[in-house]
Amino acid sequence: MVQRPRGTRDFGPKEMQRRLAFESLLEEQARRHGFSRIQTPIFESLDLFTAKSGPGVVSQLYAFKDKGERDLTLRPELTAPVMRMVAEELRNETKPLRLSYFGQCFRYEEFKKGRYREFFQYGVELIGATGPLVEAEVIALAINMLSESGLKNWELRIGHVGVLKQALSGIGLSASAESGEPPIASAMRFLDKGDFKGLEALLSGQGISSDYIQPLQQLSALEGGQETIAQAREILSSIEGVSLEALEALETTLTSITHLAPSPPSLSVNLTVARGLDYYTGTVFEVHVPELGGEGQVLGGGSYRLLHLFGLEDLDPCCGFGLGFDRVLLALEAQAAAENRKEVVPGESDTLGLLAVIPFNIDTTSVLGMVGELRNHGERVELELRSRKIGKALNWANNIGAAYAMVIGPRDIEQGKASIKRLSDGEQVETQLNSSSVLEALQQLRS
RNA sequence: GCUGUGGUGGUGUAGGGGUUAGCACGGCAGAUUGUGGUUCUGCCAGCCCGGGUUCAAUUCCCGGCCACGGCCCCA
Repeated sequence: MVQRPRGTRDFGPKEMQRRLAFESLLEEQARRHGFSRIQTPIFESLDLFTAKSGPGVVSQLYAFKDKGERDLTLRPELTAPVMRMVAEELRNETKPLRLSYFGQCFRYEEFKKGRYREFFQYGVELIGATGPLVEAEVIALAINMLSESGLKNWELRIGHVGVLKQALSGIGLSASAESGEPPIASAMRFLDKGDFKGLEALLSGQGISSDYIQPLQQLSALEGGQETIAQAREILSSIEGVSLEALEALETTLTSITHLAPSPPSLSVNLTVARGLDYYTGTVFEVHVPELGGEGQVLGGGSYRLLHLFGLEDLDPCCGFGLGFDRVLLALEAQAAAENRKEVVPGESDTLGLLAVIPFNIDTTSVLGMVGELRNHGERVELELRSRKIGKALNWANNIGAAYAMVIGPRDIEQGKASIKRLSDGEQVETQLNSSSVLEALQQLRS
């Protein structure tokens, strides 16, 4: 038998209902924050991603040539396509833009728990405005989304790549190099990995005193709540010539968030949240869920510079985040299972009970009109289509999860009435064979 | 890139060098030609693929594929 390709998944009706509920929950939060949904193609020019991430990414892409020999690839992420779209389609729109998106991405790599070759990402980008308030708006949205999803125990870590950068340039490291990696970038990498020996070698190579190692080490070791800012300020003030601008911006962001969003279960400030990417410029943040183990990051984002790649440097930097749709769902499922809770995503189950209409020994076409009208009134109605006998038909109604069943046989047609049965307890209500009477009967059974 | 465990009907499993490959759930049908979730009966449907060892392999060995984990990486 032909199987589904490695690293992909099928989603059955039950699973899809949950996924749709989760998506609309996220969408609703985005909408409340003024974000509008967009969609970009599932494949793009290969250049789009090599421009952003370098030629090395190709090995992890589903890249191919089309019949016109064009180099294309299934998209591995959504930020670059959105930036492309902004440059191509949205230049004339009033700024700032608040865009949200959801869709599948593809990466050719070994898949793990919560990591598939085809995966789903929900994300937002706020484009055309910069600064602590922009970052606070974006992070507040992230917090609201996770909070509304019912996720527990998640940990938000916030940092600002500018703090360490300003410290490093304050002690005399350069942000540019004639060839190879700029000294500041190298130093950031060493700090990120905790490699202080490497840092020491770098400093001495640049003729900079190793006295600075200790405060830098202290800075990168900082981790905690809002009070971390004060500690960082103290350390930075001890180094001559270091700008406090980034730290103050971070502080403003943090304060603003507390007004805009509920407090997350855990929030920590950590100045080494650098996300390893050189296009991040300001506040960076990520969310982990301990239940997921090694693949525990469910959300990540920050302020970044990418639009200059499309000739729109005046719109840089932007701020956004990507949310790992599959991972959050996995975490929610794990938490629900641990608590023996049935509902995984708030509002995932249908509130309106399904009505099974069972024609019995009659010409089914005679009830179609009523079925159609009930559906027009918003009822969920499923018609028995296999001419089952009564007992089997009711069994069928149970199995499909119907809340109510209505058997309509020759006698009912003759008398123009039938009864609707509430399947949970067998309670029955008489009704005429017309939609308004059925609606009343359903109303009665629901109250 | 490294590495651990495993693959038996649609699902969950038992077994084991020669078996009619067992059980449960499920689906379909009947008992029951107008009211269900119980019960009984029947039917449906399976040893991942390739190679090797053997008189004989679903069972043992090797490889592949697939699944689930742990590291590395992660736009």
